[in-house]
Amino acid sequence: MASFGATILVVEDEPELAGALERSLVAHGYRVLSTGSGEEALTLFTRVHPDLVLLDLLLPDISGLEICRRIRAVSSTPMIVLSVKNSEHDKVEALDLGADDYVAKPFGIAEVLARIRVALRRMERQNDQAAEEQVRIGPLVVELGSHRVLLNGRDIALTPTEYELLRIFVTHRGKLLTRQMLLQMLWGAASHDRMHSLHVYVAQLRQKIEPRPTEPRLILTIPGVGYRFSDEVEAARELDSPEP
Amino acid sequence: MASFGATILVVEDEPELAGALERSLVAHGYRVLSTGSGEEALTLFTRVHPDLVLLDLLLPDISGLEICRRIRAVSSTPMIVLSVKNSEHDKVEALDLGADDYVAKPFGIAEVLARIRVALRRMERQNDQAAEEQVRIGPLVVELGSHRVLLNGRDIALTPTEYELLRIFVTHRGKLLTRQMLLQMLWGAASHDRMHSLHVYVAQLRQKIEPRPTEPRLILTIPGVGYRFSDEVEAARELDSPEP
DNA sequence: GGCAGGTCTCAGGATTTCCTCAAAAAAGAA
DNA sequence: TTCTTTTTTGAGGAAATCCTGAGACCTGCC
Repeated sequence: MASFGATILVVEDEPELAGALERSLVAHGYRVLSTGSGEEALTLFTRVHPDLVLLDLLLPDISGLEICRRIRAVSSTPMIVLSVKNSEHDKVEALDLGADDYVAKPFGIAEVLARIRVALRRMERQNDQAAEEQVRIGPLVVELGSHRVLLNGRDIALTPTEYELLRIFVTHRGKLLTRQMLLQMLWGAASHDRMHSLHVYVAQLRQKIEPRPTEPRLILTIPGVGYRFSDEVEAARELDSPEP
Repeated sequence: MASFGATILVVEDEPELAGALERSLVAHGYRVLSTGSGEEALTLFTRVHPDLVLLDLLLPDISGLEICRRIRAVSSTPMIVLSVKNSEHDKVEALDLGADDYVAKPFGIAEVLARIRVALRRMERQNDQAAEEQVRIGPLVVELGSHRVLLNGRDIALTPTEYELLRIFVTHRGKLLTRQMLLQMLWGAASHDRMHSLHVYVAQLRQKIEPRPTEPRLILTIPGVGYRFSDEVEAARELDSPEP
């Protein structure tokens, strides 16, 4: 999360430019993921949660604007658009769709780096308020950085999707998460087909982290709407004594 | 704080440009403070705490960069720099000093407006996180964000329709709601068939949130018309003592 | 009082939603 | 490839919710 060592997703189909960007970014201490495909960009985004996205508007498959919208629908990750489309209309459209910045090609790499610093600096300031590398809910500890989950000090093995679901829950604890939102955050598209999968994952997660899975204290069902992860330690207290 | 009606401080010494900016901003619903002097800009800033600053770098007295630094030292208010100095070095310098954006002159006013929207949108989102939506009527608390309803601190379990009905009531508390309106809001079409259902839901809600359901204090029947949800704390006071 | 219109209570069956268990399909690892 | 892990799908059942009916009640009017 820190500005230094931040992960940046580069979405650029021009190999030469992509390579140049990648080299500069790496040289400045960032970790870089790069792709020229819009579909892959969305997949990568939901998988790795980069700290910032550099986005070309002209891609072979999906429009960059569409990517913009899809990402902004589920996340507030900063996005900087790079484009040869330099009409004012294009800029306004991208910015209104959720882009944080718009840099016209050709650009100087130093300027792009500076704008990246601005975006990350702002993020960092914002995160300082709610910075959490580790979340505790009663005897349950989720270490966001290392992908580890502890229950009563013991490691809990979770599959990638289970972990991702738990991460979403604990980072939004106390708030209502509709099934639609969860589908969107887990798989990008809110396809109704996966609704059942979601139910199964919730059940599996309950099996692993709830003391009495049939009587959930942490992942609460809100009938007809979705789920809410309890944010009250009180509700989790009884986790210590599994069975009366 | 709201995006609409936000206060913007314009620091620009070229009278013609300043005037044009001011007119556009006012036309788009912003409140505008304008000055061509750096010193006055700082004074105005500390006095009125604008929501955003538009800043020219070339001013007669202080350098715009100096203003940037001085403002950033005490505040995280978004700043957008406008400048004819378009070398990459100038941009990087201003951005690293705390500016949120850098627009080269000459610029299109639509682009500047879009970038203002981006900055204000971001601010607003940040503020949203802090402000939890929550309605209190005496001992009854409805947390819109988490879909929770508390009575005297205890959770009340409501079915989806009951909750939706309560939500409608509390967001229109004090106002008369005709049965037609309620039918419309609950089920879209104001079909008369469901009138009885509505009555039943009102009754169920009373059972759950009224201390003496037969003597309603919160959901008041307006005979022949509909219902009104009390907005007087007084009316809800007695909730503390369920039975005399 | 008796009646009419509207409102309220209670309860049960129909329906929808959600959960469980388990197996098939897909994706990764060796 | 083969084996293992993970994901997705399926069927059945449990639970919660929704809706409706029958009648009580209440209020104002004749």
